[in-house]
Amino acid sequence: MRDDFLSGLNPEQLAAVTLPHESALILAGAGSGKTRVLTTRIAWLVDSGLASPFGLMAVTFTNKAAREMLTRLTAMLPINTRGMWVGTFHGLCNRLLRAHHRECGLPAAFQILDMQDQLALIKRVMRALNVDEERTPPRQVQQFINSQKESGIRASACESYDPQTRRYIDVYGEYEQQCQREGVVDFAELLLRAYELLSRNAMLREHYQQRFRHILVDEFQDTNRLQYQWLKLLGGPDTAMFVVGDDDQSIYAFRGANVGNMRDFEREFRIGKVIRLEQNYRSFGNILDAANALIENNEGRLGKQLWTAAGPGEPVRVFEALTDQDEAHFIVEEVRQLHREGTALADMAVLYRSNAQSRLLEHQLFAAGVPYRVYGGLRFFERQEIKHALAYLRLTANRDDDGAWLRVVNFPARGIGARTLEAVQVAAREGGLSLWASCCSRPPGGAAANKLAVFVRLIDELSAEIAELPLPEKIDALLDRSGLRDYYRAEKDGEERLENLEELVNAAQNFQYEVEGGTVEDFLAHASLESGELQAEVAQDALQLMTVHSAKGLEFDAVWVCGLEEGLFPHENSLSAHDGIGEERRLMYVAITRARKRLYLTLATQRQLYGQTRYNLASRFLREIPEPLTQWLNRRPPSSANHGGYAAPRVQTGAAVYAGTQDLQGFRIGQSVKHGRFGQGVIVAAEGSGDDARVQVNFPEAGVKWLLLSYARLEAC
DNA sequence: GTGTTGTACATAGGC
DNA sequence: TGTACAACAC
Repeated sequence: MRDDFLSGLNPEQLAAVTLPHESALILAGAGSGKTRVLTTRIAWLVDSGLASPFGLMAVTFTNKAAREMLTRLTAMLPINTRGMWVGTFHGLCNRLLRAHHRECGLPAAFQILDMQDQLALIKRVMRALNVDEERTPPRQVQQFINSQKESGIRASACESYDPQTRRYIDVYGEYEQQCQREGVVDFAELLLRAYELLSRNAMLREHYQQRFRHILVDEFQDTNRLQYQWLKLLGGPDTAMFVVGDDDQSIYAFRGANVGNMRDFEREFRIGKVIRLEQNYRSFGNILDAANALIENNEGRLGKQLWTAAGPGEPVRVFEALTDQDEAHFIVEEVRQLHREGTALADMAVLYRSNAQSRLLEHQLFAAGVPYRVYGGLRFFERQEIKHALAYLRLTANRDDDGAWLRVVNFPARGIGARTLEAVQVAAREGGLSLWASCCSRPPGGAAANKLAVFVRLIDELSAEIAELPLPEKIDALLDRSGLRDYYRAEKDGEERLENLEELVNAAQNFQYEVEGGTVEDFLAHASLESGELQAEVAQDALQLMTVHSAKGLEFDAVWVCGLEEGLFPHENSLSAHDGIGEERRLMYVAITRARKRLYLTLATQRQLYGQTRYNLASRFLREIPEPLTQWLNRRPPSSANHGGYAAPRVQTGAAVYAGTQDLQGFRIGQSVKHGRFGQGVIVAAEGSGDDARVQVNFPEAGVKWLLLSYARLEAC
């Protein structure tokens, strides 16, 4: 039995899986069988009686990873994995808070705000405080609040040395109180509350410390400070921490991830020997060598070198296109060719740094009739119709949820306008009440009072009617009673939304199958935490389009990494960030290591971005890949004139310069020129053609000037 | 209350 | 260039 799942492991994997009861750090490279090691470790612990299924906890970052772990465990062990503490940080904290809601001062039916909900609440608070949204953008306040919480700092403990920070803190404080009044928590709050609960309650802490003799953590490089502190609280003197991560794949510093946690862990848990999983089972040698060479350029790595028993395979193909159009065209043609040769579309992926790049690709794929699927974008539970339906459900569970109240009080329209809402909000603020409580105890006068009363009655009756129904029927009834179904039925483009609402009933049905005794609160928490792709995988074979970020953890036979230009990848915004280039390089490392057999790197020297043409230099990352590993498909950009009637490019001042090939009477962008009066300068932009051709020149002494080529006598120099 | 126009904005995105 | 959201008129 045991040999079953231990066979086939390499020596390092085997050593990791069968480690004795002690804390360990596993440095697991891309494609090194990390998930397998993690799940096999759990199976081995349980199978050999070293741990009970309920005496261990496993933490992942995504629900998908948690699900996969549970699925594999179910296949390996003859046990019911239900009830095991396997999940995401947020999911497990939610579980902890539900179980001890009284100890941490939350109502039993507390609701979870997603990012949208949180932003909406922040805006409401800011309006109540009369904070100017121009000078203090709500998004920045949101970031401020979340990063404070991730550092474990409450509003009362914040320090400010300037008026702007003072304003942030004021909003933070009021926001905290408002959340408390409404009985809602945001994502960061789930973690912070769980942390505070354990740090303040010694009995509870010791209970869990004794219970979890093994804690296993996946993707440790992505943990933030608070998550690491929380793990340390849960781990008692007898807990073995089994931590798996890859510092080279840390790509979420921008949202608080702290790679430093790996080094801290190594030190604080006195890890004697780090186990390195360096054998790669995914890619051919050239691809791995390219990745290794690239990442060598980063500083402060823990150090690791991927290798494979497979041969070198094909060279890394590099294609330099003239324009982004040509780049997309090239990719589409190569995809079709590979497809003809027998590679399934689903085994190919085009990766890009930013979402804006997908549009052009989609356009050309559509024109060529190649099926494709774009990842990212609106998730199921983030759709407005779903949010509306869930808001009704939230109100039946918790009347004080102002966000839900505001969302549906006048949707579908009930003649309750902005004036009335303003009055209710003012009254609620004065009385320190929720909107619901306020309009029940001190309703505004006038005709609106009636309409509000109708809404109150609707929610009360709805709650009573569905109280005894099973969850899916609750939602089904609510869709009718609220008028949502009728509304979208009448709407001319409402069909898809109507289908989504039916899908919500299905989702509730499935939820009931999966979670025995799942309550409305459980389902709502599930909806907040699992905003993900709920729709069944589309059966059609389709090319995969996604950002490099969302490709993490995936693999494909053939991968195109496109837009390899300075400013785009590495992204210009990363230049100013601390270790920004380092993180971009890790991102590139992740991109490269997605490919099994064939890797393409493409770039365009001229690209439309936000309606303007930009001229970019080739990405530095291309230079960091050794020549012998690559094959340049077109060393020189094609000088062909097959762009008949092209629009003359317009360039923004300050855009990266590139020697374009367009006819400017012998001049080109980026060229140094001399002018009779203005002296020496550099051409930074061009416009028009023929006699109307103008160039923009940056003269260090005279500034930036537009000059008509036919008049200004420019000299090349 | 709904449809229309106008303006600001545009890295990455898990829970 | 395209979208999202707010302010505006009907």
